[in-house]
Amino acid sequence: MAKGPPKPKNSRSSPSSSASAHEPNTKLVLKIKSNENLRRSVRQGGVTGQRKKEYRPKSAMISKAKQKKIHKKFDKKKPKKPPTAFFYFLEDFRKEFQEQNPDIKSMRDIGKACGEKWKTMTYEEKVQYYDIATEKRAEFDKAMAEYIKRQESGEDQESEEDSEFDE
DNA sequence: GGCGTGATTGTTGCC
DNA sequence: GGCAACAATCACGCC
Repeated sequence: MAKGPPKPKNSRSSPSSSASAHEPNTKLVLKIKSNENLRRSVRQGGVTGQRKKEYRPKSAMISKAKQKKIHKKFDKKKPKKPPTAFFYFLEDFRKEFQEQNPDIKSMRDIGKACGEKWKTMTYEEKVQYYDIATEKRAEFDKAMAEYIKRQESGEDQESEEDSEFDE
């Protein structure tokens, strides 16, 4: 049983929920919810100019680079989403993969290989990455809470305008 | 020179 | 429950 398929959704309460154990989830949820409002404004066309309710192929999606830029412009001080466990694994995997396959440098290929490898890994192997991701998420929650606080108190408004002028 | 693309999974919130 | 967005990475292509 211990080696059952990893449940992403459950990974929140996963292996070492060192973070969420400190505070009730509801609090965190509420905090992130507020953040989601900011994101939604972007989603609904605030930046992209179109709602993405329709399913579209990845190729048709707005480029991540563009999204990054847009996001940067909107709130430089906003904490970034922490990488997921898979992304931490991807870092390790990429190093190994490039050592073994120096010819393959494309992240497309690495990503594919990493995805396949990830699927073959046991839960125990993934635990360490889930652990890191959980910790980072706890940090992210804290940072986000502070960020929202500042937003509500209006401290960031000036700096945000500043950042826009900065661009 | 600089910017966009692609490929992957996990997480999370809204509808 | 489903969908959409976003997180990192970086060689390569295009303008």
